[in-house]
Amino acid sequence: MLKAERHKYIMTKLIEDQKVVTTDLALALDLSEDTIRRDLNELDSKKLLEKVYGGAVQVKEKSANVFDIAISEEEEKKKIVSKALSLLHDDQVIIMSGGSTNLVFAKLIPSDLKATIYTYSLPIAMQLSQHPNIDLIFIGGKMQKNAMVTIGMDVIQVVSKIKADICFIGASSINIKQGLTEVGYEISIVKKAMIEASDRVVSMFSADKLNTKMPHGVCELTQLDTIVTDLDPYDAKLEEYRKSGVFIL
Amino acid sequence: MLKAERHKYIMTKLIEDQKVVTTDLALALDLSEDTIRRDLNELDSKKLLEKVYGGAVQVKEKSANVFDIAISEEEEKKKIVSKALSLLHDDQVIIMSGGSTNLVFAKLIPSDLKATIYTYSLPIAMQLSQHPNIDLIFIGGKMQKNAMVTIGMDVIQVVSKIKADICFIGASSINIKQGLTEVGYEISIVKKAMIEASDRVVSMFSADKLNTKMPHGVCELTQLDTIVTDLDPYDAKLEEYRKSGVFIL
DNA sequence: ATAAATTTTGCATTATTTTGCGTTTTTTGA
DNA sequence: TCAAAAAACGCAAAATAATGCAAAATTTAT
Repeated sequence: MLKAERHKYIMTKLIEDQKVVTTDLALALDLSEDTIRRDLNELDSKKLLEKVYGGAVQVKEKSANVFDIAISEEEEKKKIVSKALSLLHDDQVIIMSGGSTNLVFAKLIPSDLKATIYTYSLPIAMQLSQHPNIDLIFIGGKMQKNAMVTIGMDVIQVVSKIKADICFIGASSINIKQGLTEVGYEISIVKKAMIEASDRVVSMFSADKLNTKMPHGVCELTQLDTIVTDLDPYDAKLEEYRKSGVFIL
Repeated sequence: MLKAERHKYIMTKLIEDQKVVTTDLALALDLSEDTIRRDLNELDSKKLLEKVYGGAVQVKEKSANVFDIAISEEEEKKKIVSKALSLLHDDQVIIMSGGSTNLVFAKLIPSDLKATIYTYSLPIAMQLSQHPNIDLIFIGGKMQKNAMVTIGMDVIQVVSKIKADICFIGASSINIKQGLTEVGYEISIVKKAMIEASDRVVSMFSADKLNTKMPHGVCELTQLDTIVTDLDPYDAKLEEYRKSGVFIL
C-alpha cells in the first residue's frame, strides 16, 4: 500500500468519523503504529488534520472572523486618545476619519455623550452604533477594502456640505515643513474636505509618525488646531511643533 | 475516546444546557471525575468556559466586542442561501439589503465572483470587503443602530438611481395576500426602492416567516421573482406561493 | 539490469502524557 | 460550626509519542 493511498484513506476516515485513532488505523491498515504516527505528523504539518494524543481530529476551520479587527498596540493608543476625550462636548457635530487610533477613540467615547458623528469608516461606524446617544451618519461611497473606508467623489460631496464643530483626523505622517501627508491620494482629498468642513481640527497619532513624510499632502501644520500624541506636551521632540502654534495635548 | 472529542462534547453540552456538571459528565463519558475536572481546568485556562464549584458555565461573553455578530441558526441559514448562489454571475450589479440571512449569504459568495454590490448594511459591507473581486459600494445615510443599517432619504435617493440586475431582500414577513411586509416603515420604503431598481428580485427567508404579517407593506408577491426557503420547492406549504407565479428555489 | 542512493518501515528504548486512586484541603449549605 | 460534596495534590500505572537505528523497499543512475 502506497503512502499516498494511506493518506487518502486516513483523510476519508477522518471525514467519516470526525476523528481517527492511531491504534485503529494501525490495525486496519496492518502497519505499525509508528508508521501511522509518521503519516499523521506529515498530514498535520500540511495542516490537513490536527494530531492529538491518541490520534487526530479535523482541523477546526479558523472562523476567520472578518469582524474582529486587530489593533496594534491598543493600550498605547488608548493612552493617546483618552487625552482627547476632553475635547468632546454634548451637541457637537463631529467628523471622524478612519484608522485604528480613531477606532480606539470611538471605543472610549463616553456612552452619555450626545452628539452627531459623521464617519466613512466601517469599523468606527460599527463601534459607534453601540452608543445610544449618538446620532450616527455614515458617509457612503465606493469602499476601499483594505482600510474599510469609503472614498471618492461621493464622500467628498457629502463631507463638503457638513458644518462640523470638530474633526478627528488620523495621520499617516506629519512633519514641520509639509504638515500632514498621506499614502493614498484619495484619502488625502477626503481629509482636506474634512478640514474645510470643521471649525476645529484635531489629529491624533503616536510619536513615531513625527517627522515622516508621504506622497500626498493634506494640510499645513497651521491648519491643525490640536495634535495629540503619546508624548508629554512639553517633550523636546515636539518643540518645533509647539512653535508653529498648534495646540498640543 | 480522544481528549479532543471529550472537549468538543463538553463544549456542545455547555452550549445546549448553559452549564455542565462534573458528576454528570463523568457518568456520561464513563470517566473519573478527576479527568473531567482536568478537562474543565484546561478549557477554563483557554477561556472557553468558566469553571465553578460542581462543574462549569459559559464564559460571560464579553459583549465588549461589537464586531462579532451573533447569527442565530447559522447552519440553517447556510442551507437556505447556498441554494441562491446559482443566481450569481460575473459582472452583475447587485443590491443587498440587511439581515442575518443576507449576511450569511455574503459570507458564502465565492471569492472569484466579479460583481458590483451595493449595500446599506454595515456587517454585510464588512464581510464583502474581504472579497477581492467585488466592487463594493456602501450606501450612506443615518444609521439605524440596532440593525446596523442606514436608512432614510439619503439611502432612497442613492438606491433609486441604481440600475441593478438583481437584488436580495431579507424578509421580516411574507404572506399570500399582502406579500412582503416589514416592521419598520423606513426599511419598507428602502426595500420598495430596491425592488424598483432591480431587474430581478430575490427574497430569502426561513419557512417560519411564511404566512406572517407586519405593519408596513413592501411589495406584492407578484413583484418577487424568486423566493428561497429551507423547504423543498415542492413542499405543500409553498403550494399557494407556487401558484402565484413566483419562482421557488 | 544492476548497483548505489534514498526513502520507508518496524523495532527497541526512552520520554512524555494521560488517567485513576488515596489523601488532604477547600467550598457549600444547613 | 459542622458535615457532606467537590476540588486539589501527589503519585504510580498505563498508554502514547519521540528518537535512534538497522533492515527492507523503492527509486535513481549508470
